[in-house]
Amino acid sequence: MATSSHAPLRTSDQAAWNRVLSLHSYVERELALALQRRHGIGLSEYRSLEHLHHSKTSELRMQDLADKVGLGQSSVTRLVGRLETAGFAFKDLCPSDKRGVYAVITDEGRQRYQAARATYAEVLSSALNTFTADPELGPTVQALRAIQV
Amino acid sequence: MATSSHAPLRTSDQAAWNRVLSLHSYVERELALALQRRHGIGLSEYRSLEHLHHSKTSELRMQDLADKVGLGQSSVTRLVGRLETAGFAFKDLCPSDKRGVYAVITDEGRQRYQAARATYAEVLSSALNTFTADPELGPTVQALRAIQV
DNA sequence: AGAGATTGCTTGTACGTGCAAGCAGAGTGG
DNA sequence: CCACTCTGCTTGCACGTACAAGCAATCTCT
Repeated sequence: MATSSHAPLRTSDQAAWNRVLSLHSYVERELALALQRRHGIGLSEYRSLEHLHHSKTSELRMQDLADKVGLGQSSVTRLVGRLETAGFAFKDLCPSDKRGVYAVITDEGRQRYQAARATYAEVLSSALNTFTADPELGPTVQALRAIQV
Repeated sequence: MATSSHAPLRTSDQAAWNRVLSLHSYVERELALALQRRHGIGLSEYRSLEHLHHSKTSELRMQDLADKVGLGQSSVTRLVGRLETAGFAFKDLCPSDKRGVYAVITDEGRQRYQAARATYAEVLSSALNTFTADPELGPTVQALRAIQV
């Protein structure tokens, strides 16, 4: 619950965003905890592996990966470094542009991703279901789920 | 954009959550940047001041504040510490339970909050409007805004 | 062909956060 | 009334991230 007494005078955008924040902090924490405890990887690691796994060529340029996981360049440098020491990915130089670096997923990385995948889906759904009884967040989750693109 | 080629086989919950993640990372970054550059405060500081300002008694227990801003206890200890050195709040012992600590907003804290308030609302709305043309995120923003509680 | 600007990534550094341990005050049962 | 447990907050420590500077490769323009 974010609103207090004293008439906060929020625009509807602020009310909407507060709902997003409440959902986000809870769900992300649940996902991170479950992934770490059941598979030994962090949320960013999981999402990187996901994108790499689904990439046609099993590889992604560092900046592309950064965009996909929503991090900055330097964070991804270190993230892929962690994946590398864990054996889940390695770096490969781009032959046509020697500045460019590809992050490439390994078989071990795929295996770990596939092992974690069910956990992610399951924890996500159950975390979202947590709010179904909430008068404010329940309808929000419902609305998010209903969107078809 | 989170989906790649290769048929990721996502549940609708995952698709919904990916939309939330995209929105969240962009909007929060915009808010944090604007608040820091135009008012010299971080997002957590702003939200703390918001809750303290709207509290009837101008004060909040540490744990209550933690719940409201979505942080852990220790983070709030340090957050209020920062507010204290900035002159925006101070700590006060609870007379009835000497373990308890209140964070109390100062006049200077109120002023800074009120100065930042317009920025927050404005940047939030414009950040959300950024997505109106997006085929996936546009409808999501619309849905979030439409919820009435 | 060469100077200057630009791109793609990495490194130095600082900061905010979480977890777990620590600690004082408050509550509880014999 | 004294141990025991519990509660509320703080401290020690480690980690992930961001920003800015650095650096090498590429591109551009004359």
